[in-house]
Amino acid sequence: MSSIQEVAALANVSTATASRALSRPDMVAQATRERVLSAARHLDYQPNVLARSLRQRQTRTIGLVVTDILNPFHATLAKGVQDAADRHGYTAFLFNTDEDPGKEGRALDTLRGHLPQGLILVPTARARENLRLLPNLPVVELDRVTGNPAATTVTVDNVGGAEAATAHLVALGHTRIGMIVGQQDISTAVERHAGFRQALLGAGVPYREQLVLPGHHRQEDGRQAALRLLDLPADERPTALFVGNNEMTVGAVLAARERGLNIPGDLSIVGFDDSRWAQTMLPPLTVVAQPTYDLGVLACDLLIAQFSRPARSRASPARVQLPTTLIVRQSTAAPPP
Amino acid sequence: MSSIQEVAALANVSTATASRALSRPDMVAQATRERVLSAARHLDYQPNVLARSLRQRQTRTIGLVVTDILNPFHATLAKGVQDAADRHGYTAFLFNTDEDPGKEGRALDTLRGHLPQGLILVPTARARENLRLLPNLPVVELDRVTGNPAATTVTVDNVGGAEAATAHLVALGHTRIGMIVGQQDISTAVERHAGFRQALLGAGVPYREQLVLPGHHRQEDGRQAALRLLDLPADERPTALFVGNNEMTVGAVLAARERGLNIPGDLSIVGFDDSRWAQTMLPPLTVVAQPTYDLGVLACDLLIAQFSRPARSRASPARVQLPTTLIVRQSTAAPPP
DNA sequence: ATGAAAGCGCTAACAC
DNA sequence: GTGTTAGCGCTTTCAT
Repeated sequence: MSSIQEVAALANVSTATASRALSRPDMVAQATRERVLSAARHLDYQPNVLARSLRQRQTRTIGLVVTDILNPFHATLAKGVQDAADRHGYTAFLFNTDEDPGKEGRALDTLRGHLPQGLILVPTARARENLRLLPNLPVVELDRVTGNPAATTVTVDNVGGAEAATAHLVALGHTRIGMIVGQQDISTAVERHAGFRQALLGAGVPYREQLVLPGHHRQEDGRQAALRLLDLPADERPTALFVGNNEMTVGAVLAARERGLNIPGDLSIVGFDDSRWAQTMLPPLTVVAQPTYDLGVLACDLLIAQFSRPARSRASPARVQLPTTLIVRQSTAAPPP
Repeated sequence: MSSIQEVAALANVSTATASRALSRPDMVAQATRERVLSAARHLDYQPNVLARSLRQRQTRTIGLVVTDILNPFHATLAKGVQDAADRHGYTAFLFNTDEDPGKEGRALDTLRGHLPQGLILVPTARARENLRLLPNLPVVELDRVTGNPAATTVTVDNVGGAEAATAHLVALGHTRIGMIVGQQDISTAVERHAGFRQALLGAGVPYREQLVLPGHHRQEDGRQAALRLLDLPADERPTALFVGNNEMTVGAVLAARERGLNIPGDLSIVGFDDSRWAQTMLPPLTVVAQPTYDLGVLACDLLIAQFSRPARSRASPARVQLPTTLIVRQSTAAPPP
């Protein structure tokens, strides 16, 4: 890799002039500029970003930490962030925590040494402690929220989405509705649960504690929880299920199949988050869809906008909430007679 | 962020000694070492990797370029690579090309400035040109291959996998077997096609050109190609389909549903690459499974091993090929009478 | 065992 | 408009 020194030498100018010709073209005479540019092209020059970042004390780099890159929801978030970062001339470093706070801590520590200018984070339950590793780094919390009042957040309307899903089931005539809900130390799970409960109360349908089962967001958790609900005595068993995330919804469908139940004839199912699975499963699933890619883009745009703003306008961090959409497909119908 | 200068000052030593105490503990007296370590802990010191990399002229960083992070196959490869890199104390920079050679070129160019010590690449059709941007950088080609004789490659036995899938269909009694194949400028597609053809010839089943349709690896391509095959006159229409990748297989299943065909009663389908879709679709799909995560891990291990080897043992680059496994589920059966 | 000093490649004052 | 110089934070000779 040729350095700016070689470019300068070939163009017969000082390194300072070469540098200016490349990054501030208007500070240099046209003839000189052309000589430098041609020399650079000739040598296939590419600036060493390490040296540049070290000198400028800014890396044009951001950190991106998600909890499960194998989940298409997170992969889509990541793509949105990376595409947006790219458009702004930034590079995003992607880390994966597998929902493990320990791994999250280590990821943030590694990241720290790379001097990112900001961080986009889908937080684990202990993110707030972990974030103390990076004081006064601009942070955007994505999808979920830690409760830190200083953080910018980009989320969806989980309460509204859950309400819509529940109201849909109620409108179909269901009165024994179960929910499979994520860990209660994660904000999305709490909010979706709240929306569910609220919608039931609002509609005058009893909220039954024993029909709400927790899971850790994985397909197998969804399956286990659904099996427990489906194995209740016939007069207690829910006729409809609202499931708190995409993977657990797949598990719930598999559970229904295992028990030989027809969807939606014997059991209606609504999932949170649309996915290819939801569209291609049989029957196609009714879901609360999220603008996933846009969430990622927005998080990144907001973060980068924050850099360029006068330092002390941090008074009130942005709190963006995007709407969800109920997509009615074929996994929901009236309860069995 | 505190620098090594502050650590040195606090410990009452020179920066040189502080540096040694942190990275070469045995070069320093025990008492000094302890003072430095305690100072570092106190200040929450984290070395600036930019400065270190600049000085040492090695970044402990590798590039990772995949063609579609939204495809779980690629997400799994990426996770394998990142987990392995992490274990070796390396950081992997992930880029996404969307199967677009132009984007690939730009990704490699950006990467170049970050001085990665090596590169793991799922190449696009024009990768060989693009790679000229990075002369004498150790490269591992993953999943697919450019034909560059100097590159290390990590792939699966595509020919064998395709043969096994085809032989399975033949053994069930199919004689009109169609294939939906990827772009012919991508090595995996060529090899899977070759395996298909070879298996037919070996079994004495005629290979019919008109039953082999190309697609660009996306679900919708698979759907379109399948529709064309399924709309052939009844006596020409294939009774079984072998589909060249995971996404196109989903498309083929949807096409069959659209035409009201029963799988496997009216049409058998085998896909290449297992996936959650394949397992949860109805019926569960018979597939050629690949050791995807291991491919990623292996690529990374091989790349990093390459750094540590004496420079001129590059005589013969490694060529690793992992086996595939035919998983027979319920999308394949005897042809209709 | 430790310190002084040079230098990785780049950009930003500060001259002129 | 261009050159000279200093310095980002770190590691590594080379002395002592």
